[in-house]
Amino acid sequence: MKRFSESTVRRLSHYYRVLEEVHAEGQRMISSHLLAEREDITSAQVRKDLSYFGSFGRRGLGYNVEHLRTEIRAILGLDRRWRVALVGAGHIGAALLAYRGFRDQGFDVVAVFDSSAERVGKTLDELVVQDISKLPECGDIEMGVIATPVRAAQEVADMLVAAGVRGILNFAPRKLRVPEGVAVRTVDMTMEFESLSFALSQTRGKSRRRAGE
Amino acid sequence: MKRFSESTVRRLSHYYRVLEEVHAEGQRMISSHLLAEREDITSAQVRKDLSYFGSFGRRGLGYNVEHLRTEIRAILGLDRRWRVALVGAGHIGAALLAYRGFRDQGFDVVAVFDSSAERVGKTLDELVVQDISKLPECGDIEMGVIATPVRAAQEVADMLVAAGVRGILNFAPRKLRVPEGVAVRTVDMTMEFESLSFALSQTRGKSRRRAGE
DNA sequence: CGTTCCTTGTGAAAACGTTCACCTGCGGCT
DNA sequence: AGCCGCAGGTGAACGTTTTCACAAGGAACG
Ligand SMILES: NC(=O)c1ccc[n+]([C@@H]2O[C@H](COP(=O)([O-])OP(=O)(O)OC[C@H]3O[C@@H](n4cnc5c(N)ncnc54)[C@H](O)[C@@H]3O)[C@@H](O)[C@H]2O)c1
Ligand SMILES: NC(=O)c1ccc[n+]([C@@H]2O[C@H](COP(=O)([O-])OP(=O)(O)OC[C@H]3O[C@@H](n4cnc5c(N)ncnc54)[C@H](O)[C@@H]3O)[C@@H](O)[C@H]2O)c1
Repeated sequence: MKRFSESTVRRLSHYYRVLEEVHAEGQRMISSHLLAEREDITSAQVRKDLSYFGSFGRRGLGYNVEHLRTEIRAILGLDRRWRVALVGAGHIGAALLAYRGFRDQGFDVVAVFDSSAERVGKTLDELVVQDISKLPECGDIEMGVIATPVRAAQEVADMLVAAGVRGILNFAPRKLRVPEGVAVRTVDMTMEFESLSFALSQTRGKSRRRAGE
Repeated sequence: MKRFSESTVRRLSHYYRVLEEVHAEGQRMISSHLLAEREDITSAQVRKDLSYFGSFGRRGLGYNVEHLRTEIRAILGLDRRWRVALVGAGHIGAALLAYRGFRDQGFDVVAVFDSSAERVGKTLDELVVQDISKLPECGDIEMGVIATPVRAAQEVADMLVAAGVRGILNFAPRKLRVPEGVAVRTVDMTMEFESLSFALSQTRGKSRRRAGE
């Protein structure tokens, strides 16, 4: 089966977001140029990305907003709902639970687990926090979110995999070892800070260029 | 001035983290192979990455852990402290404030801003939440974190830039327009979910090679 | 001192991703 | 209808990143 680059998939998400906006504004058609403009992408890149998956546009006209939106939904797997388990009901976990954006895109957090006696049993955003030992029994879950301290992350990942999860969103700053067929995306905020720190260190002392937009 | 790829910088962060671990374990030397092993990188990649910045190893021996650690600290700009302003004292903002990891790496959140009357004046993690209108007056800040709703993100970015910030960590799912010389890193969790959703949709049924990243 | 076993640093090659350039198809206009 | 301008699709060119392969440096040891 063909593989698609991670960057292409990321950009599909961008396009999808732009399409949602444009759709809300009532636009019927959109050109690759306009689709590119809102984010920082060239029109050729847009066309190339979309061409990997099919021919969705019409020459001379551009893309039908509603149609392309539907197509990208299907490509990204957003034409269904996903059952997500959250492990670690701490600061990050609570913030994620409170966020409505995930549900809006089809990601339903249906179970929350923690190991701390203080948290287990409490209700958080309409979900009762369960003990982590109950994870294996929690039915049909497709994705897991790891929001535990780094030392527990690998163990939790193993449990999630054992429970049948094939996609993990990991907030612990650590590479997780998972079997083939399980996808992991790690969000590492410290690394983002370090990347900024590097960028700022590099430009230090450089002549201040005018703010050319 | 020479430019370095974003991926190289990311990996430097990885190496740095491994070095911290290995240092704590008391190891004196480490080979590129061992340095690579803990994350999912080849030893050639490690050597290539490091070679962009200098010759830090010794043939036949590997790298001195303490020395390489110091060098990478300097390269990433972690041999100093950074003053960070946080804008948006909501769910994500509160979670970030509570996190000690940033301070440990030299990132000090020294001011918190919000626009809501409910939040302004409250104390959060030893910092008094200030009204956003006070942002321009808040001394010497190098980085900003945007944890506001998406509709406020661009405006806040403009204010941060006006206040002299040259690095922005953005949690709002939106591309920010900033002048040249200002670095932005956007953490978009919905996009990560969508990336997982895509990966799972692709591998549906058939088991294929796609281990964790 | 020579041999052996490591491991780095780095050109060169390969793989990968992005941009270019152009052909084709479509609607509108005269 | 015929022409024009617009815009998608796509092979080829280009640039960047990763991998390969190996020469050279270094330590240990008899
Ligand atoms: N809070 C942040 O802003 C932030 C920033 C960057 C990275 N992170 C990372 O995110 C993760 C979570 O951070 P946080 O601030 O929410 O931490 P936290 O301490 O607030 O929450 C962690 C939760 O995980 C629970 N837990 C511990 N072991 C567990 C186990 N084995 N099974 C189930 N639950 C378990 C704890 O009881 C706690 O409720 C950490 O790995 C941290 O490094 C957090
Ligand atoms: N919470 C999550 O898990 C999560 C996940 C993904 C993305 N995000 C994004 O992160 C951002 C923050 O999310 P949140 O859940 O923390 O939201 P939140 O509503 O809890 O907090 C937002 C805060 O920003 C403040 N604010 C609004 N306008 C402001 C302005 N102009 N200046 C200063 N402060 C202002 C509000 O008063 C509020 O306190 C949003 O853009 C959201 O899309 C959050």
